[in-house]
Amino acid sequence: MIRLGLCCIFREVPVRFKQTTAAALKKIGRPEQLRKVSGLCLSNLENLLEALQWLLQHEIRAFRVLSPLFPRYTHPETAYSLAELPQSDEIVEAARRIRAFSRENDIRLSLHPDQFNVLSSPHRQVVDNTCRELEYQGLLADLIGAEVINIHVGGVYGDKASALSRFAANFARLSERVRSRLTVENDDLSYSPEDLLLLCRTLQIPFVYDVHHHRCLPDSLSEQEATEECMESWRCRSGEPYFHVSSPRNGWQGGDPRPHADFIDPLDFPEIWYKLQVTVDVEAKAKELAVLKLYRDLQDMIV
DNA sequence: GCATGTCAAGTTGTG
DNA sequence: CACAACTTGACATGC
Repeated sequence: MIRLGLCCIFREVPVRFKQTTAAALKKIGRPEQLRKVSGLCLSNLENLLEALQWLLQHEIRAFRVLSPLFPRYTHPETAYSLAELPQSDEIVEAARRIRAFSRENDIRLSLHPDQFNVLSSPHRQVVDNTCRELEYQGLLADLIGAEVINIHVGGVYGDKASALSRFAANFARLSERVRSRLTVENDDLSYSPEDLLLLCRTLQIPFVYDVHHHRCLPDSLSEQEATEECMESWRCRSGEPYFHVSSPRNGWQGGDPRPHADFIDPLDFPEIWYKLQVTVDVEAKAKELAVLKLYRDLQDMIV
């Protein structure tokens, strides 16, 4: 049966993740900085466990963890290591509980680093920052037991083939714990599914198929073909394939289709996915309400 | 309290 | 040239 996934946050369930800014941290001394982020890290992990408990009760078995779970971890002026934090033991223990809980209850965890992670960039500084951020995500993935770190290829810079070559070359710089989790997703502006197939085969990494992006940026592949390519690409990993779905905020005739709607129109959910054993992340503004509604809307079709 | 401006970071396309 | 879009509001400040 289809496994639907929630992305990052809740709309109504009172689980909240906390943040801070580099500007705020720089105003206080180092010991106070470390105390502050320590508390935020621990609070975020405790909230993550509560999130997973709520998901289990509602039979939602996939969750995308938001990137800044450890706030400002890789900022050049505020960076820290877990060992420096006053509550590092409790933090590691809280992460262990999350890892155990998600494994025992078969809840898949994934990470989706932000848009400024660009392995295809011709700018050395951008790639360096990307590697640094991805290594942080690898550490986080190890700690909480996340299977997947999913990113986009990034920019084209006027020459897609060269950009893809740079992506592949920079991929080799990453640690095993990042490479073994990395996946690439088609985007809505530059890289369609067919642009990614050779890259995925060469690097032996899975393709995450976002059908909404494919509808915004179509190519020669049908949705059926892109679905099959996604399924095939995941054979190099043990986990089930990942798909993304969303609906356009203003409809398909209402101008720019890219902004996401509060809920998923069930007609936007591909029929060909109904009987697949895969994970579909629900990218919708109404968050858990949208996942629950989509399950209800599809229940007669996906059993 | 509550309103509002700001928050590290990349790339692309639109108005 | 400013801004929105992209997985996303939440924090920090000033009244």
